[in-house]
Amino acid sequence: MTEGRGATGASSDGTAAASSPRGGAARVTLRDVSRLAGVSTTTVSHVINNKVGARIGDDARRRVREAVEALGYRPNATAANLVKGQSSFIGLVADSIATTPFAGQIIRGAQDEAWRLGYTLLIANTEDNADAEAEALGMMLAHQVRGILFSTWYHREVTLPAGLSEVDHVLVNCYASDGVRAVVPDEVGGGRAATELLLAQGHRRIAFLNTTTPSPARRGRIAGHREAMAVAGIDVDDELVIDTAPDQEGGFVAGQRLADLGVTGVCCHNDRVAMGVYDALRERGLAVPDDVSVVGFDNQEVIAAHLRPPLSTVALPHYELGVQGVRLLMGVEDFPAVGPLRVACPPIGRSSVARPRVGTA
Amino acid sequence: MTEGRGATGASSDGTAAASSPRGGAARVTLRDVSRLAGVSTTTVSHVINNKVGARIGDDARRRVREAVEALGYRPNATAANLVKGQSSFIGLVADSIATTPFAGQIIRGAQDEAWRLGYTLLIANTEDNADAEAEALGMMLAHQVRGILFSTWYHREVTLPAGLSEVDHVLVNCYASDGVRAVVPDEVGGGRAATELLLAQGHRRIAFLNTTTPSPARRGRIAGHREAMAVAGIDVDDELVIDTAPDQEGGFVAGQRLADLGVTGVCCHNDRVAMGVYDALRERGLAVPDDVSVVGFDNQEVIAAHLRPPLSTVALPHYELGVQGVRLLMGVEDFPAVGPLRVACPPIGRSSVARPRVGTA
DNA sequence: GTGAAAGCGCTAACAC
DNA sequence: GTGTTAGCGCTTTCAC
Repeated sequence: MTEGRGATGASSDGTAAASSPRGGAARVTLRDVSRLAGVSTTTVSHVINNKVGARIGDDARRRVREAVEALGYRPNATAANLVKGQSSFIGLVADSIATTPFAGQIIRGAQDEAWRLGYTLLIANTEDNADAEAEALGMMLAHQVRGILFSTWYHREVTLPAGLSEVDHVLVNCYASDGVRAVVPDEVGGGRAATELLLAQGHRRIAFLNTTTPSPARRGRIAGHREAMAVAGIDVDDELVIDTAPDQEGGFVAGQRLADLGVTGVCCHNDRVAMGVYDALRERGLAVPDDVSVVGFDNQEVIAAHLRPPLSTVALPHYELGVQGVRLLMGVEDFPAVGPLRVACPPIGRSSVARPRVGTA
Repeated sequence: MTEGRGATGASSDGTAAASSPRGGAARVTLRDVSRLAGVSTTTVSHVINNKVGARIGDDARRRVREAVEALGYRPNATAANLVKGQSSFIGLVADSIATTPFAGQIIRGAQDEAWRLGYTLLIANTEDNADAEAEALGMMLAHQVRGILFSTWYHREVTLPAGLSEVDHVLVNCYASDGVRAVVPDEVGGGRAATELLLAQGHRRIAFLNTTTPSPARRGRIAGHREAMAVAGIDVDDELVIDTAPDQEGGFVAGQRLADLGVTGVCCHNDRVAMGVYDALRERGLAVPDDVSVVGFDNQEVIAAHLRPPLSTVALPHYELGVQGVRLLMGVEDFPAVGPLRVACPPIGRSSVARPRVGTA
């Protein structure tokens, strides 16, 4: 304890800051500050952390502040976390972060809210690979995260990686069979909203282009559609519920059949499908929205806002999902008694819906 | 040092794991492992970290492994980092993470490479707000990051936040006036590549739709265009270099003028402009690529790959930018003697370029 | 080959 | 109001 301080101890002569051109942060410690300020480390710790209930004299407080300034002191979170046995990290493991803007929005929402609550997000991108998941989890656990958000870029069921159970967690945009806490979009409500966009303008003969992929979206949106139609007192003509691939090509193919079906409006599984429908309709000489009104889903900005005409659609609440995820995790928000927390999918009106040419209302 | 261990020492009776239902990771420490294995903490540390040159007996090694397994021990990175004075974090501060897929790709590239090198990315989203930047920096510095990547979602000049200089850093997709290390896309090369896509098919009368926004992209791409034209022995007709807003609307407006200019091909500032050009051309009864060949820029997947016909374009190397950013930061890669590191923008051939109808070559 | 012991920089009792 | 002190869990000389 008396010798062997050569290595690092030597740095405490007051002006070690910025001396190491590359590598870590400043090497000024809280101890250096306490010395300069002529107070104990406890006092410094208290003023730095704005500890409430710590009675510190105005003078001491000022001297500490000045010393911090003079030395360019930066607290070492590592040391603080070690003592507290807890970090201020929240882990977010995502199956994708750039494939679509969706995952990005979840991350952004989670980040903003975490930040607001004083936490930092530790993000890991697994590309849905189990090894990466395990490694990411290990890393997060090693860093003493407060909890973990497990998210997917599209709404689906997942199997949880082992190890997730070692820590508090909530699923975002996905769910697991058993009672694992989760936040997901309200697909049924979304399907209802999409349909209502058309219903409100007086449409009654409405096609519904569903995806061929089994998923909560496939099941939920059509259910919402049927609900809305029922409320409007319209029988759903099953001929108008068409399964098609959830992309432009699928929309194009299904769109070609629309002209012969005598519909005045169509709900598409997503914006890309709507984009294909636009193309198909145009080829048949039909105008949107004058001949056929079109509603998308997802509110994928780059498509929806810039199609000609701009597409009315229903937004997936990714940002909100991220926000709620951390609120739930941190206990700021409460879970419903049963099932996942469902977040509303708000309708976004643009210009692809008009009153039907031949009034049918 | 002989007493006072009551507080926490009590937890080490062997089976403290998983006792705290929520909150941190397991409370099993390396010390618990050493006791179970009947070795010293030093030995445990060595085998856990696969310390090379540490001579550990096969038997001891095995016993440690078993103890780790039995106890479900997880190393505490916080403690390790404290001792080492360095974390295995690399900070990435981005001005956006979800506005476009661009930022996401940078993050993904950086993440993948960091992971490969044994580091974890600490990501902060500042939305270009100075306060958020300062806070993010402080947080990263507090966590003893090894270095910081400062990135922007579009290529531009930035002013560095104070504090960045306290730590090793490199700019990604942006640059600062002085000699700050940076990685950026090679805009000139990209402009050349876009033009060559057309030149290679025999086009000679080529329009260039430039953005109205001053930027490296605006300056670089046209320069590359001129270079390529010069190499092909073609004088650039300045009437064919048109400034227009860098979005669909801008492309639509400029696209309408194209028909009267007698061009057979057009280079667009980006894919959204190309999208607008498609619309304008179609309105004038012109087909892509039969009447006019179109080349975009950005390779914004959701647009480029799904326009009808799919758009030939030039990709912005965001993923690669992220990768190179961490390689440069970590010294795995060397910087050019002068200026930023420029990463190539590769051409992506799809179906919007064909030989001109009236051969002009 | 293995272990003892000294801290990394900080927080939190607790004493004064 | 302020200071002393005992560690947080780990790595790392250095001794044997």
